[in-house]
Amino acid sequence: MPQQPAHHPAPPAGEAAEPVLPAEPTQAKRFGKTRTAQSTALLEDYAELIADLLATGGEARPTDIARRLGVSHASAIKTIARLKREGLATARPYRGVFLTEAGEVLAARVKARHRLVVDLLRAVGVPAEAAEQDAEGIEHHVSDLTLDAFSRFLEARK
Amino acid sequence: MPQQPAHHPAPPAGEAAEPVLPAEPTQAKRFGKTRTAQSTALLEDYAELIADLLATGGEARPTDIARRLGVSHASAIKTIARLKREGLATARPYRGVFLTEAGEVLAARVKARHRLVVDLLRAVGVPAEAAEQDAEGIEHHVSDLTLDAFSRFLEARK
DNA sequence: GTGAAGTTGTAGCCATGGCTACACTTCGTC
DNA sequence: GACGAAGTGTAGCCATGGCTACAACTTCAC
Repeated sequence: MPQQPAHHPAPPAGEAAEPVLPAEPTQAKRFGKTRTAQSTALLEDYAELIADLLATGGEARPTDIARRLGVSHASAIKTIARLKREGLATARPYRGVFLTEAGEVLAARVKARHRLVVDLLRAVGVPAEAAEQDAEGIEHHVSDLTLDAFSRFLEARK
Repeated sequence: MPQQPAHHPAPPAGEAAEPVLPAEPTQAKRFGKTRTAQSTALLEDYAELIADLLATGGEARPTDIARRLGVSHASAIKTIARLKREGLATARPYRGVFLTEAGEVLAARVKARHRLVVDLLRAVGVPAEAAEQDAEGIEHHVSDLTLDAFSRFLEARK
C-alpha cells in the first residue's frame, strides 16, 4: 500500500533543490514503519504457510492456500504472483507453488519469530488461544531488538 | 481494505442455498481478524493523535496531523473524512478537527492500551526506544484478554 | 477417449491509503 | 483594504488486497 518510492518526481532538479531535512518528527518515522510493515506481513504469512504445506502435505496448491487463509482462490493467486515478483516463490501454471532460497529463509525466520512471540505471551500469562491469535498480528511488528529481549527473558526464567 | 461486507450477492437465493458452514479452518479466522485489524488501526492512531493535539496545543489542524504522521496533508484530510463518516470526529471546513464522544472514548482506550504495551515490553527487557517503536505496530493487535494478562503481569512484579 | 468435477487463471470491480497538482480560503502584515 | 503566505480542500493517479464471474486447463472415472 505504501508507494512512497518511485514517486517524488525529483524536485525541479535545476536549482540545487534545497537539501532541507524536513525535521522529520520522530513520530512520523514510527508511523511510516508501521504502515509499511503491513505490506510485508501478507507475504510473510504466505511464505510461512507454503513452507508448512510443503513440509507436511508435500504440495502447496493455490486452492489449499486460499482455503487455509479463508480467502478466495483468486486473491491467493494474486498474492502468489506478488511472491513471484519479489523472488520469494516460483510457480508454473497448474503446477503448485514452491519457495525459492530467499522464500525458505523468510519462512524459517517468520516461523521462529512466531514461536517466540507466542512463547513470550504465554510466559506473561496470556491464555493459549489468545496468544496464538494475537501473535498472528503482533509478530509482524516485532523488531529484532525486541525479539532478542524476548529471547533473553524466556531464557532467564527457564 | 477488507470489504467482505456488502458483497456476497446472496447465493442464488431461490434454492435453500445450502447452509453449509464451510468448515472454516481455524487459521482462517485468525487471518481474517489480523487483516481487518489493519483497517481500524489507522483510525485509532488518528483519534489518539487528535486527542493529544487538542489536549496540549488546543488545536488539531489537518496540516499538524499530517506533519506529525509524516504524510501529505491530502492523505490526512482523506482519513479525517473517514473519521467523520465513522462518527468519530467532527470538522467544519477551515475550522480544525474535533472528536465526538465516541472518538474521545476510542482515543482514551487507545492511549491506555499503548502505555500498557510499552510498559510490558519494557518489563521484559526491551530497550525504551524499540519498545516505543514496536508498540506502535503491536498495539493494534492486542486483544482484551491479552491486555488483561499484561496488566496482571505488571501488577504482580511491581 | 470422453465428460464431469475440480483446479487454475484472468478480468474487472471496490475500498483503503498513499501521492501530486491545482484551486480556493483565511489570516497576518503592511 | 490588499497582498502574499500558509493552510485547506478536491481531483485524479497508483498499488494492495479483497471479491465475483467466467474461461481454460487437468484429472479421474468410466
